[in-house]
Amino acid sequence: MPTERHTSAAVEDYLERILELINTKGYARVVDIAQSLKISQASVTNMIQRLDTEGLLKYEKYRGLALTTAGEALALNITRRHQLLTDFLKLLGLDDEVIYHDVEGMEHHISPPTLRAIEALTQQLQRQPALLAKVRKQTDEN
Amino acid sequence: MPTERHTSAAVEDYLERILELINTKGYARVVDIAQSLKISQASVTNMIQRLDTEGLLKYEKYRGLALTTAGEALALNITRRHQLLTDFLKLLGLDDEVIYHDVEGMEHHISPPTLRAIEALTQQLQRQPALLAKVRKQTDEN
DNA sequence: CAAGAAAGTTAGTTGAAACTAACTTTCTTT
DNA sequence: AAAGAAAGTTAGTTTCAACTAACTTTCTTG
Repeated sequence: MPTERHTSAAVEDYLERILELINTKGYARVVDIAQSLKISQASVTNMIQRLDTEGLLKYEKYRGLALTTAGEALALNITRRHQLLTDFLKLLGLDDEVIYHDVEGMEHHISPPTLRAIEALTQQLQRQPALLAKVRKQTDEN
Repeated sequence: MPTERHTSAAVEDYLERILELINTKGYARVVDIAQSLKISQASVTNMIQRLDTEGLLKYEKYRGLALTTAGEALALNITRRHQLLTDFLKLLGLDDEVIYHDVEGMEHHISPPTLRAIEALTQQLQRQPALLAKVRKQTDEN
């Protein structure tokens, strides 16, 4: 069996951000990750070295990093989950700042079954604009 | 203005469990809280002393504790949020263990606006059994 | 190409919240 | 009421993931 993963919320945040940086800038340097996560460079260096030993990325000191296959697969899952939750909350008419904040916090605690259910729900809701209008109205009233 | 609260996830878990114990057994002793949260008695003693200094409960060494008005208000909010999330996931047809686990993790990260939206959505969904059936079916297929 | 700036690293510290071990207080049972 | 059990407390340790300060490497630019 493949090696057991015990990824913490912090590890997930790093992987998610690294993938995002790679997708947008083509690379992810320590300084970029630090700015993006709003933590110090030293903390990033530490975590990256740990992710390297855990086989989630390959790091060459002072030079750069690349996600391994395992790391990329994990990062893609995390990103997909983040996007799905964002889409769902967006559908409910919430503000972008609220969505960002809440997704950032809760994403690490959503299991695959729950994610599947929210995915299905989101799809169905997209075909029910009248229902969504009611939900949004009722939300704003309180 | 009332004193600012900076309640961590841990604090919220304690308050939630304490209120639950008080509601079910009539009191909450250190040993009960420890068993219920699956942590050591020593950890509970520490946290309770902290919650006392923070004014969320009144503690008499070796004797017992009671929530203050502030503590109870907070605990009630936390409990309500927990219940709402549980109801919502229940509606989607998820298993009780999954629900318990996910709610336990995500409850601390849901802001009031998001909670209101989920509340409204839950209410509307309860009137849409056909839609819910579709969601459940689609969830199980994947 | 040398010097200063930017980026990266190391070492040691901090804070939250758990832990164990040893001790004290309270409760229970005879 | 005394002894043993149960409950509670204290002190000190551990882990995670941040931090700062000091240092090294790499990049940039005059």
